[in-house]
Amino acid sequence: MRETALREAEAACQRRGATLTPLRRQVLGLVLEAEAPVGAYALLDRLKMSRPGAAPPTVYRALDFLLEQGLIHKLERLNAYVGCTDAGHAEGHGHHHPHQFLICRRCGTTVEITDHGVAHAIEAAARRAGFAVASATVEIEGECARCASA
Amino acid sequence: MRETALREAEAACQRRGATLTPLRRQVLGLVLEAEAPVGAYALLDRLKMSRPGAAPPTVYRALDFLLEQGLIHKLERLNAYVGCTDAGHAEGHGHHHPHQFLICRRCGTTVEITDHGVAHAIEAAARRAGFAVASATVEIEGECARCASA
DNA sequence: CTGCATCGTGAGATAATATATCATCGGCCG
DNA sequence: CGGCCGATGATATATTATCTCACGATGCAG
Ligand SMILES: [Zn+2]
Ligand SMILES: [Zn+2]
Ligand SMILES: [Zn+2]
Ligand SMILES: [Zn+2]
Repeated sequence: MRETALREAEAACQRRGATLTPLRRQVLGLVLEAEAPVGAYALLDRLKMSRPGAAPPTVYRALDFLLEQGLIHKLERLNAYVGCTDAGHAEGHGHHHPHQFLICRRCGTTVEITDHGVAHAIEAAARRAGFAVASATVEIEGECARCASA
Repeated sequence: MRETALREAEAACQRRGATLTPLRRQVLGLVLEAEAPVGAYALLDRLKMSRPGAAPPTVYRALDFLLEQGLIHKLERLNAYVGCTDAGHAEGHGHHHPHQFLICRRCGTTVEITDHGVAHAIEAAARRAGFAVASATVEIEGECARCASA
């Protein structure tokens, strides 16, 4: 339920000393109710319905906050944002859980997964290069099960 | 050597029935001679020095071609382009070799690696979700060896 | 030769995404 | 009160990318 997710997000922010203001909460709600990754300007358009004065910085500031809190993720290949499937995992500050995206070429469906095999392989590869991983963007493009069987 | 790389690129294109025209070759040269990932408009500025009429589509069309040919890659997090470290790998198959990027937060250095452990882990994770991988974007952000020891 | 398709490019406009800057407001604390 | 700080409002601008129409060259078919 979206309401539940919003309440959990609020609680998580409080635990970290951050504030999920009404504006931020509304933007998070808009991201969550979209059934696909959603662009900043699409969010802005919807936001304007209830906040006529909203401008790009309005939505980008909210998105920045939500990203920092690990409540949403950005899909770099799409320049779009999605709600984190398990925001509960992202407890600490700067402690974003490892995640990967599966993006279907045909239907556009985007799924977040948390595969530790991938995370470990990345960690190992980086270590071999003397590189300390802070975060990793993994966006896998291909064909989803439904589209493949069609 | 850059000249060598350009000649190899030309040969590779010919083998695939593609044409590395003077314009495309020049853009590839500009990407290769940059010591860091370079944005499309930075390329455009340099291109204008020898081609005053160059416009955004000029450079984007060249970049699209070079991406298709696997001669360059795009860094999605930076909206920037780099020459492929081993364009030779993309030879026989007509598809792009798996690759990952290590991006240092401190100094901005970007290194392309080809780690099969990561590629296999991604393949396995996708398979578990019934997803057929076509390509994967992997951009790892953190601290490089030099910066860590400083 | 002529017509026609294809490819690469030129040129101008526009779209889509993101940031910079300054002002304002309200809570909080000393 | 008076100063600080986080959040928002408001305007302008920067950055990245695509659309559209046109033109010349090339190769091939009729
Ligand atoms: Zn997540
Ligand atoms: Zn699909
Ligand atoms: Zn490469
Ligand atoms: Zn570094």
